Amino acid sequence: MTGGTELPTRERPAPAPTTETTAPRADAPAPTTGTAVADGPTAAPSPALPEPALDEIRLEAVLHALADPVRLRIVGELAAGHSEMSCIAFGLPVTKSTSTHHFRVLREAGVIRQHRRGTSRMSALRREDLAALFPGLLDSVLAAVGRQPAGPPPA
Amino acid sequence: MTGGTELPTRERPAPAPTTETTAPRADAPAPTTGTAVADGPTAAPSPALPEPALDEIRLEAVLHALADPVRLRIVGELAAGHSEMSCIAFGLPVTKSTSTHHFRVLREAGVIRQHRRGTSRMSALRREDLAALFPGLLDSVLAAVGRQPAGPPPA
DNA sequence: GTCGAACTACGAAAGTCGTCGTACGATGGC
DNA sequence: GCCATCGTACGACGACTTTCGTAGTTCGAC
Repeated sequence: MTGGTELPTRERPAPAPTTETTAPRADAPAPTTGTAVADGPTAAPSPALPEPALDEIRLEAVLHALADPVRLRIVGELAAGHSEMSCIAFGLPVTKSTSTHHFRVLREAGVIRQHRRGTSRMSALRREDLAALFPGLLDSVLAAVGRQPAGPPPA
Repeated sequence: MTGGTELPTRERPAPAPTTETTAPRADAPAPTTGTAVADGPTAAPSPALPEPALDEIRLEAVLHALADPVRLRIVGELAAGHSEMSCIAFGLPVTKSTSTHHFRVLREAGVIRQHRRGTSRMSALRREDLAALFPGLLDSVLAAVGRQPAGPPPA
């Protein structure tokens, strides 16, 4: 079963590279240009957190980001009429550390954008961007989330 | 950041339980009823491989199954006008062992169905089932696969 | 009967992922 | 200035995923 064109091997949906305003994690992708960070002439960190540009968003990374119940919940609530929400507003059943991890996965995949507001981090869906890149994908996922029962299938 | 309703924890998109006709893998989910296995009165294994029933297919498992470049390639080729294909026909750039692993992930998530034909394993998309469960999802993914460049984003 | 081919179970190795606790920084209120 | 709150970096842990090689099963051709 060998031959054919090479596929990307093993680099399981690498999150899109983002532009960093702080020291990146060791495993964070290298920063790139074209980020949507809005900066003044000051050197102070921007309130917007680094996010991938439109052409850096990959289907595998988006699907991987959505293939988790916690992240599906976050995306569902962001879609339910809220233009933006702070992390604490979600009432997630995991610790703050884990929540921060999930928000970062969503942001680095290009599913959400975040900016600071005081001590809070406001998150919003990149609805138009995802609709432009993968028409109908987010709507299908949100429709499915709205009616799928929570939790694993019955024993 | 605690509170709110419990989400399924950690059970990372558990593949839907399937009905087995052979000894399951140690980590395979327990067999369930309602499988689409077509059997005669004989005890011989059925040519159809076990697959989850419609109500056992979970969004997270489907998204997880699709969040991999090898499996996206398989699904893309199955969608490209082929009603069914044998495993060897895909020319995947991984070994037979790994290919078998990927086909099993797709089948257990409910994305494809498989049956034996001689020494071959014929695979087909569960197009109507997925359209019924998650309208527009598969079409969006296939449309995106058709135009997304292969491989990781440029350095 | 043997043989070749397709396919898989099993186990191992390496890497990834989700979880958490701890310690810290940034912000706003006082 | 201190304090409370929000959020995060870091590291650790356990489980999961992807990869492959090996040995085996099943099927069809001869």
